[in-house]
Amino acid sequence: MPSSTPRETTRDRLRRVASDHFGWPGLGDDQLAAMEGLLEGRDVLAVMPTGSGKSAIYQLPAMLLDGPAVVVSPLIALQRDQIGQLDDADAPDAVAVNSAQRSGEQNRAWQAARSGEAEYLFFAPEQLAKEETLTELADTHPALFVVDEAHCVSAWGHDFRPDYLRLAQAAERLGRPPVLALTATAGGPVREDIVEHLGLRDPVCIVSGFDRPNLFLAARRPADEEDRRAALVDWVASARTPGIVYAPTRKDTEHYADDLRATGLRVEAFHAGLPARERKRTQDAFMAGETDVVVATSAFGMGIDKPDVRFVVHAAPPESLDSYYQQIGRAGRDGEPADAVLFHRAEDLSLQRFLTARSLDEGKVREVADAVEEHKGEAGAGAIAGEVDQSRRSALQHLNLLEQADAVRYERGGGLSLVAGKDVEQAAARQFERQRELDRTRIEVVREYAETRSCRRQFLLGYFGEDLPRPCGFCDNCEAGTAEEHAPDESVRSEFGVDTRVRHPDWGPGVVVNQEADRLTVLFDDAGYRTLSLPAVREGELLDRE
DNA sequence: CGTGGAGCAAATAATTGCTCCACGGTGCTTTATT
Repeated sequence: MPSSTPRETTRDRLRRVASDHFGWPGLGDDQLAAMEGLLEGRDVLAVMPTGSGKSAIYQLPAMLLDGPAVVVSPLIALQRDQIGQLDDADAPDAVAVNSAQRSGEQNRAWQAARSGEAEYLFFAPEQLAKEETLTELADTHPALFVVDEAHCVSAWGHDFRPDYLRLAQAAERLGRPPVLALTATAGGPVREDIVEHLGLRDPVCIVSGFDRPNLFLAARRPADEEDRRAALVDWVASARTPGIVYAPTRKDTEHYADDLRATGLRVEAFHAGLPARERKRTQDAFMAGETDVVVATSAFGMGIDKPDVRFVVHAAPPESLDSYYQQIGRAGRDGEPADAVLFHRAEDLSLQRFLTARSLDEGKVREVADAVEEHKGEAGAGAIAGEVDQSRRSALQHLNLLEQADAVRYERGGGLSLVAGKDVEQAAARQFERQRELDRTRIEVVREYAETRSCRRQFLLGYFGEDLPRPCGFCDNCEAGTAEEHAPDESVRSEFGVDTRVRHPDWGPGVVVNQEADRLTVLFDDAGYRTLSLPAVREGELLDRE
């Protein structure tokens, strides 16, 4: 070893800062690789499990670089948590700017940002849609642009929180520092969404393994609603706690909470319709071990990093395996065995179909396109949204759609303009249809997972592009012996293994995400997820390997 | 698309059964009133 090297290497320096300022004994290779990428000015996409030190990836480089890190975080509560952690360390100051603050507090935050005293600046994406915020922020010359929980770009950007699709433009306005995207869960299309919509340029991609071998995966199919209620309550009543039950609707959370309370457990319901104070109390009590079971809608979970959660039970499936994996990932973080049980009935999927079935109003698309045209590259998204006779959300959705369809372009100067010679309604409709197809087929994959008789872990990991060569031995199907029976034989594995690129005559190019003895599931670039019968594929020579 | 809760009728006092229809998830921000 050249111990006489006069200069400290980048890795040494990062390790020293980690230990001196944060008290971390060491850094993992994934963390170091990501940090080095940023320090070299590269964009980075890091998909790593919660608890593996994702935040460190920006916290350390921000100290070494000249200028603050702008951190985009989806929830104000999450921003508070992060700032609290930084306050506890011997790290530079962290501040947030959001609507929950009094004006005095907000002024102080800006003051700290301007003076360079604060090194970490937290914002929700909606804040970064405001012209004043961007102008002010640009003056601080940010050294990093960080998007935490970056799967939100894909999960929420297309409809619920359209500002998530406009972050690339915000980064441009801030001088386009290196962009870091962080998430624990991102399958193929989610990763593509992140790269595309954050405008990542040839990013360093760090994807650590998805497998959580201590989670026992299982599914149950009750005969009817009554049976479901009884079976779920029985299951939870005899399980080790603490645990989380996910229910599809707010009302369901209250019902299950009542039923479970009757068994003597300490149970709370949680959903977005409850007063903020009550939600906070429920969450704090769960974290403190004073509550055995939280019955919640999908509102519960982000920022819940409790090591000893012993089960996550779904009363009904969510809309995608992405969400499912995200939610069950909250169990067993201490590495001890934990259960992930999915109760499902065929009827459940209609609710998810309803919730994802949006329709496109071409008149509104036209209106947004006209507004863009009228300003000839002078107006930004905010101005356009303020001008049309639509809600802000609706206007941004249509604008995003037009941009994705290459019918509207963002100019360097900050304005939007129409691309000549495009049929805007048609372009938007095509883009919209493609997204809806993906949503629809995603739901079908949830059904496949629920109903599969092969190894659930192979199914789940394949969905995220990871090949598990053998049945896992730690799911209900492996225990029942059906996984072995349904496992694909060696010839299928070698011909159409997980992650193999293929082409279908109707659906075009795609990639294999699951294989069983008699069927394949393929994610097609344009047609979403499709399951094909293997004999049919063989007979009709339907798939060509690419 | 499916479910559950409301509303009502029938049967007869406190329930049961039927039809109908509303409802169904996720958060930020901003602004006008208490």
